[in-house]
Amino acid sequence: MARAREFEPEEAVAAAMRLFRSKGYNDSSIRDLSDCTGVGPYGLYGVFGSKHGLFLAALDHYRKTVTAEVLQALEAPGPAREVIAEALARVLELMETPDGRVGCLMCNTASELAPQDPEAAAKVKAHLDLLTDAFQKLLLREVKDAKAGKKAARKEAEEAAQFLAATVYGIGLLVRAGQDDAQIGRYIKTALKAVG
Amino acid sequence: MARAREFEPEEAVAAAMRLFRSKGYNDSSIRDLSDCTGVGPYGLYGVFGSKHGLFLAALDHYRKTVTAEVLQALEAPGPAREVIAEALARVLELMETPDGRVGCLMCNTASELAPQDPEAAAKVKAHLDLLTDAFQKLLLREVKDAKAGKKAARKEAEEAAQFLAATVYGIGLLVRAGQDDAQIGRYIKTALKAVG
DNA sequence: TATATTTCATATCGAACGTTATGAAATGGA
DNA sequence: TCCATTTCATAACGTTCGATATGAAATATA
Repeated sequence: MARAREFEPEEAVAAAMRLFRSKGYNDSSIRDLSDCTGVGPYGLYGVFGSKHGLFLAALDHYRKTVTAEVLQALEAPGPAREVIAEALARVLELMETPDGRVGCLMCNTASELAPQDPEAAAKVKAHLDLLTDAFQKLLLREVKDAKAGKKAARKEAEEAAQFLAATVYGIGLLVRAGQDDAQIGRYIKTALKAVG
Repeated sequence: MARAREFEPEEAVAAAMRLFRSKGYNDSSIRDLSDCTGVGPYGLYGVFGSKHGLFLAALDHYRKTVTAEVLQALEAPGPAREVIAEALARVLELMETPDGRVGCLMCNTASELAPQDPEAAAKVKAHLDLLTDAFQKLLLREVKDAKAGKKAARKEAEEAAQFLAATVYGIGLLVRAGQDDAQIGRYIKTALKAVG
């Protein structure tokens, strides 16, 4: 019927995500985004509606790629504490790649936009819950068959899970602040002591 | 000799700090800053040179006011763990004020500007070191007279101090992400377990 | 092959940006 | 009481912003 689109929306989102992750929302202009995606304004606005729409899509893409790797690590078999330690190590590993050195997009977004952008804040909250649930599910594997004190154990697992999810954001923040990997490694080591 | 200045630079910085803390650097315009300080562009540029200069002054002001309160709490007498617990509670308390609900300016700055603004990054780093040193000094009070294993204890105190400084930033991030105080309180409680 | 429709690259829009210029108001020394 | 000087409120500067309009290029159908 008519001319076909010459770009893949998924690829454009991936490129936009890299820019947003590096420079944040406010400092990434449509022209920058157009350059880094190779897609003109017409294409971006046609598919995503607005700069904000593209940003929300980038948040989703982050969850579906970067975060997915962490969630996968949290589903590994073995003792919960070991799995957690390896998952946090994986988080740091992901931050050691060239793309990762700019920190965590969700953490950055929480800081830059959460108070003023309800949609972005909701996605950050959902992301944090996703991490928390994964940690909690893992921790509960080891108290599942306990009869007595089950309720207390569940509550303790929930608290630990929330702490660990926050720790993931903490890693992102330290990376963005430019702390060296060895120091962040010690941060992780110390944080792990809190969950026994 | 000539007309006198009609505003107090310190007060202007304080007002600017509140705006930067709430909206970040990029989203705070000179006109916004002019409005909230009550000082026209001429006054702001005359004293601070640029928007960036005003921002750096705001970072200093944050350290001299908000952070100073935390550092003071860390100099209280008593068992290190108790002093730390009270200091972190003080951090949360500071975040429960109307001005505080927008998080920690240093944490926000680390996230928004650190990778692209060396001067801001340096101030964030110095601030983090300030917190770390205060925690470490406090922890070392209790190993000062130990002869054997002193070196190991010192290293452990350093690691714990770095973790605790990062925890302060973590609190700021959670506040900005809109987590409720009870949950942040549990985060602090769990973090404290890591330092024994 | 011709046409209707959609995408493309790019020009353009009004608004807001950081910064500077301008003329009136104010003030200490002659 | 002038005058030189500095600050004031505000207008204006050039640039860039997010978003839209425009005409040429491309393609499925007729």
